[in-house]
Amino acid sequence: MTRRPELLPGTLDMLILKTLTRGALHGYGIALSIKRSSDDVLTVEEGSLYPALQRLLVQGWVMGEWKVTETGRRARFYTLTAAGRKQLNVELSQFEQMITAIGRVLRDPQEA
Amino acid sequence: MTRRPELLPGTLDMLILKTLTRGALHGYGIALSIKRSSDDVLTVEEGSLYPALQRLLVQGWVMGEWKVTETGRRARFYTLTAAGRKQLNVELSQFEQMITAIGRVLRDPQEA
DNA sequence: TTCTATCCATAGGCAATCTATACATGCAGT
DNA sequence: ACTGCATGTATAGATTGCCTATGGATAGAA
Repeated sequence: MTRRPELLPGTLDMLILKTLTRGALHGYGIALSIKRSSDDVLTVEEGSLYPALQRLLVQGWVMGEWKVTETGRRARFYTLTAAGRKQLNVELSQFEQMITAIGRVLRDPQEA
Repeated sequence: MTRRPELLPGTLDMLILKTLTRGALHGYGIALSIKRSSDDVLTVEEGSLYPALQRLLVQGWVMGEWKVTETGRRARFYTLTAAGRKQLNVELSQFEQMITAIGRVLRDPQEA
């Protein structure tokens, strides 16, 4: 464990989908949003973000369309689809269940 | 994401170290303990567990010695070392921080 | 005009986990 | 005696998922 992951493995898709529930965003905006709302704890590297967005597009969980930002630059804006919203709920409940289970292990006092 | 991981990636070492704070255990016992104390939510596969134990041995976070179980079988018993205890604390606090950060992202209402 | 922030994207690598398999023994039931 | 199950260790190979390192392009500020 020499490595220092910037986020918990397996949570990236969930974080992206959740971020998009607040409206369409381009990739860079998604990264900024996650960074800010986590108080700079979670950093999504570009080399993680764009491949993830490709996966989400292929799976039909997000839609993408080229537009122009407020600052006049071309950017691809991603929108959550209905399927994406469903998927988010699935991932949220699985995550919740995992965290609860881990919490039990970490706090479990007895045994033998 | 067709796959169904049995645990949250990146948390296995922490779970093993934590389990060993309650005393020495052999591999199979560790797996059972985690499964039970998580109410069967977390399952540690053998192909994940033994490589993980090897890592922990190499890093000096656990010690291993061959003994005989109560049922008369040979088994390798693992014990937490002082360094392992320290490492556990590091991982616990990092995990806590991650979870807190993710929680903020998942609950964050505002933005633009 | 040079720098910084904004924006997209891919290649290559690596760590961690899973699947599948192999082997061995104690004990209970038939 | 045989079968099956729980107990117990271990490795090979594949896959997933994220990171590092790049590369390129433009708007706006200094």
